[in-house]
Amino acid sequence: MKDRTIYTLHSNICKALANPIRIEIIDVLNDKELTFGEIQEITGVMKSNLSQHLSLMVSSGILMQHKEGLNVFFKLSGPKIGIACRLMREVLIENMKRQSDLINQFMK
Amino acid sequence: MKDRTIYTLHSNICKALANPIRIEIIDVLNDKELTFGEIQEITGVMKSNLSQHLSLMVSSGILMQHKEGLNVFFKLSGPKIGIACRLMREVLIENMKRQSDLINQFMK
DNA sequence: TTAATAGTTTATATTTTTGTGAACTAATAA
DNA sequence: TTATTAGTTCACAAAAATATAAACTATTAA
Repeated sequence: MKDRTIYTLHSNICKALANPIRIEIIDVLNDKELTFGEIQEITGVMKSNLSQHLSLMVSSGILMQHKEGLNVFFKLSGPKIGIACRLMREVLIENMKRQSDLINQFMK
Repeated sequence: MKDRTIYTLHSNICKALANPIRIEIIDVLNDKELTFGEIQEITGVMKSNLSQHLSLMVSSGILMQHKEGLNVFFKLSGPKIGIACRLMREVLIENMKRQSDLINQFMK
């Protein structure tokens, strides 16, 4: 029987991106490290909820965190996440373009 | 107020990858077009369930489909999905490596 | 026209994800 | 030592995702 463990592990990485708040977090952490409080201010998400999202992202390995005094800093664990994320955004843009082309066909 | 529509749309693309069966589908469609029946045989997923997964992937724009006689063919709607997907896999491998390095530290 | 094949749709049950508020913990400051 | 700040954890409700089975549709073949 075929082992599909890799697909589950792989999909767990994808799940870590599969939420609007988490996409925004990836976006804002793209080029810089930010504290919990800064991320909260930018996203406007309630702290308990934000903490859950961040902890999911850390445990799935796409973010790293470290504490300095009272502040917890978060950053992307590597550059590939940002790149993959930007590719997905391009896929989205391509899809929207296809859609609009299709609509224009009908309107013509 | 900030418009976060793009994050929702972007996360919808990511959601289309956020499932082990769908990752396997992306994987097998990487370099070729396949019929529903072929995908079913490879994945071993029940037809009604497979149809739901494929239809989600088509409506999110990551797959395209066309019918020929009794068969429905599926393919990736572009190369970027495959590339993004491979990047995610690399992220996974990096994460696993980090984990194992950490464990080795403790064992030493 | 009837049957067979290939796939879709629908209803439903189960599981997973998400958001909220309250209680909690850790580090610093008074 | 007590209060404050910064964040986490927990319990729970609501929403979304998933799997299954049965009924359905479309195309081709007999």
